[in-house]
Amino acid sequence: MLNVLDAFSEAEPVWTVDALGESLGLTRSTAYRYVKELCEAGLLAPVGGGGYSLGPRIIELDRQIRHSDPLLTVGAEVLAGLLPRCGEGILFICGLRGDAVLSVYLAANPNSLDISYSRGRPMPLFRGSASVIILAHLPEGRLRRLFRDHRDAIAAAGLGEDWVSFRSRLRDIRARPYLTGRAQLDRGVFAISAPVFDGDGNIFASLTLAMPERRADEDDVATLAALVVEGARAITAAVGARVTARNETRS
Amino acid sequence: MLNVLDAFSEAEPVWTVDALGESLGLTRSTAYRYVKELCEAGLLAPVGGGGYSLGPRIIELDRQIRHSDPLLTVGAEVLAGLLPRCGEGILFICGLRGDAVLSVYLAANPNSLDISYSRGRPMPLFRGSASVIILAHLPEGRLRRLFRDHRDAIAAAGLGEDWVSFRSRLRDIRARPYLTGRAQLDRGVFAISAPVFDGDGNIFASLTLAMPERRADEDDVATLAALVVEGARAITAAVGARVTARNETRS
DNA sequence: ACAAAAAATCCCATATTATGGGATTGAGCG
DNA sequence: CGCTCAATCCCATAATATGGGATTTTTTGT
Repeated sequence: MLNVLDAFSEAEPVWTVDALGESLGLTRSTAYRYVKELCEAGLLAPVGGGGYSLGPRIIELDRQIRHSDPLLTVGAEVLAGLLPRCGEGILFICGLRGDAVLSVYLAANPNSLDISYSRGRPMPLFRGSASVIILAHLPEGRLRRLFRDHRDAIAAAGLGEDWVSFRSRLRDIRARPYLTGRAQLDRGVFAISAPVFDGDGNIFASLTLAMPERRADEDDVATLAALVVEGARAITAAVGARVTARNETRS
Repeated sequence: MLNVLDAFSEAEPVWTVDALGESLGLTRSTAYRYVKELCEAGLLAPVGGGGYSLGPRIIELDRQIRHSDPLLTVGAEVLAGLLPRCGEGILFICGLRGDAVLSVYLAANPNSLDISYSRGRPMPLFRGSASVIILAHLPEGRLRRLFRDHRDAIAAAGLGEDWVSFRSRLRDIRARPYLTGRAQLDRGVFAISAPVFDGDGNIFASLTLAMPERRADEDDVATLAALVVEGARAITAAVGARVTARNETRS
């Protein structure tokens, strides 16, 4: 039933019940029943003329996530302070949520690049510095599972053909304080990413500076990278402090 | 199964499966199954230590809504132009989604009020000028249903004890270009709302200026209201133009 | 205000599938 | 390496989702 939600894309944000049923191979009755249930949960909503679109509950739930996500509160402050020192480009934080990486907050200088980086953009797990820097810091057990389930995607991304080379590749990345990527996700874009950890030292996000490719040649990458690393450390520290404070309040 | 999502609140954003099962009266097996399914859909995600929170799919879906919602693209421009002329306070757009009204976009002067108005805040349908101005412009059939299903809430909000008085109350509101409300949702807040229509002349949103209550006495409300009405009309016009353009492209 | 079209709900016998209690496997931690 | 907590597996039974079509409600056009 939940895969009904998959039908709603940016290209096709509105569906009629009949079209949905046809597209998903459901009978009329079932399609109506699913849509009704999803509407009752607020995940879908009628928009007039028999059309349905994604519903208000999603917006509300996202708000809840935003309000209880330490990455946002902390990240907004850090990024605001960092952005002016970074020059042209955008700063964004990607979070690890389950086995998905997506951007959760960004700060942009006006006219920078395009809007595709906005909150909620899903990142492929194995491509782009923002994801890979997170990958490199995951615990071994988790990496094993990921390699087993996604070996094709990993090979295609050039991260290794077998478990041993995959692991050593990631170890090399982990040894460095930041990772760069050139046009891995968007052409013409150069990116620098650094890892963000939670209070227990587990990886759970990354901070990335994305900028026009030419800046990689014109400016000093090491200097910019130092800013990104500094920002990531600031977020790590602030999140750690926040979680510690909360735990102490509870006990 | 979907009511599992209801358990996740700002106060309790992380649950263990066992706690969820207990809270919702599910057996161990069922709780684990539900959580697993919701995780597969991305609506929940594990956060370590047996905890689960709302998942990445919600963030992604909200992005999809934002990117395909004409209210946002158009509203952002209009509000940016309007805000400087409004003085202290915040401007926000509330959308009608199914039978729910919630804020979908806002623009705030720094230090204004609090953050509770941010995107996704649900508004009670029968209280607050932002909701009521929408209510007043709904077609009669829809109002009938609402009155039947929510007569208590309507009476409690002072909108009428019976169908006739409810209808005439709304007709009076509809006859005016804007509606004001004092401390209806938040104490100390005075609000001015105007209706926003889609290309076919149906109500589907409202524009509201919320400000400290004292401004209602110190400043000229009519002047401020004119600004809000002007903004709402601008959004209506821009949305209409946009939808028209899309339809012509299709045909 | 009325008729025609579209949208959504209702109905119910049948088969599919969810349920739950407990045992088992698998991770993470010291 | 052993311990604890988390999560999956298993399967007989009961519960409930399914689908095809008629019916009702709502919307649209005149």
